[in-house]
Amino acid sequence: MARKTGSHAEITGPAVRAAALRLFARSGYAAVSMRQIAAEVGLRAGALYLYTPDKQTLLFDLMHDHMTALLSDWDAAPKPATPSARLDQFVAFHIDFHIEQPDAVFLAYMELRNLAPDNFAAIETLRRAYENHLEVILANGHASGDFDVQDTRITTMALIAMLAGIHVWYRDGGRLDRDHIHALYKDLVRRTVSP
Amino acid sequence: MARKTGSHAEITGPAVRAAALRLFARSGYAAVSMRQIAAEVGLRAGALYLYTPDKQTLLFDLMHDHMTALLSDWDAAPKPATPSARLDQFVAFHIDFHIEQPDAVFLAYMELRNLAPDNFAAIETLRRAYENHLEVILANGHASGDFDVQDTRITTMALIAMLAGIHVWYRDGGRLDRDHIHALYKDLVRRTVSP
DNA sequence: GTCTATATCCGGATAGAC
DNA sequence: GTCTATCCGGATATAGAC
Repeated sequence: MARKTGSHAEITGPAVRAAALRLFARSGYAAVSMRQIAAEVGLRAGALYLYTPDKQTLLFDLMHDHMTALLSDWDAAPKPATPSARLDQFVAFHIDFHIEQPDAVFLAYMELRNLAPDNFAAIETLRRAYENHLEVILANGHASGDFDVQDTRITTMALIAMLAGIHVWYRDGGRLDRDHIHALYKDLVRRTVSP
Repeated sequence: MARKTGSHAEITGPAVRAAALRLFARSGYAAVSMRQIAAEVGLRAGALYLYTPDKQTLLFDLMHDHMTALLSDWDAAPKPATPSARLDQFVAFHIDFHIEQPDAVFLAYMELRNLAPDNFAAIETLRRAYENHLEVILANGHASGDFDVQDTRITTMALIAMLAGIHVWYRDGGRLDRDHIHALYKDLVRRTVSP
């Protein structure tokens, strides 16, 4: 694997993406300029175009990589046998992702409308696949009698929204530690589907 | 009350605000230009400044009017005696506002970060007052033994987020009518606090 | 790989004619 | 009350020097 002497691409590329992620999450895609991103990394705007063809692609790549990481991490997770254990696991998994990657999670909610149509469709497909994992858990649990779910789709959307809302109040080093948050939300979620 | 002959201010002013609301909700404040808003109303950009001192104030006024309407409508609502009836009422009230004013509700979630600091503080105060109405219902219900709430603040945020999530999937003329949506969400909410 | 410089365009907001 | 014209700054993206 040849590497050019003096090249910083392997450092600068990720730094550009990290800066863009942080700034997009903080201020919104449309409100952030390429100049701001460059300044955050210690570059001039023009240099960014070595690492992304344009601003839109930068946004798309950030969202796409987040969603594929989310899905592949979920796929790689162990699969508990019972619906209740699966549901608990989903809650913990989702919360952990929020806590560990708050900016990426936030982008995935907030910046869908700033994606070009094709990019939007691609991200929507991934988002829908993620929601579907929860929907399957609920449907299976309902079928087995472990859960009581009136409307699987609505309950899925309601629970996803409830969990996503963590980003509104969560702060590192806040009142509740991670285990406490897990426990509270597992309880809330279990109650909404308990028979 | 003198009125200038030929004046259209009483029509144009609200039309400007309605157009801004729709466009801000659809594309985001930062992505919408004053020229777009003007075009939507059939004006040139300069004419907008007869109706707002600047773009930021236009956003703030839309959000402020929404929040004060939300709070005063809630204050004007009847006050059922039991905690359970109060909670049901809150759910129905919140859902109805989402269904009737989806754009304003959406702005209130999405555009907080595009408010200037002073404007942000003002809207946050109103938003917090609204959340507090739910928190009081939960706390009272818990104290009376009608509800079982582990963490009042977290449950408040979780339920607000769950209800707010309706905007993600709700479409006029969709699969579920309003009464059905009320019933499903009342059920989900009641379960999360049932003793 | 990054910079300077620049092309090109679009943004918010104002001035003054009608 | 609205338009035309414009100021001025800042946006994305590219070209070519180093």
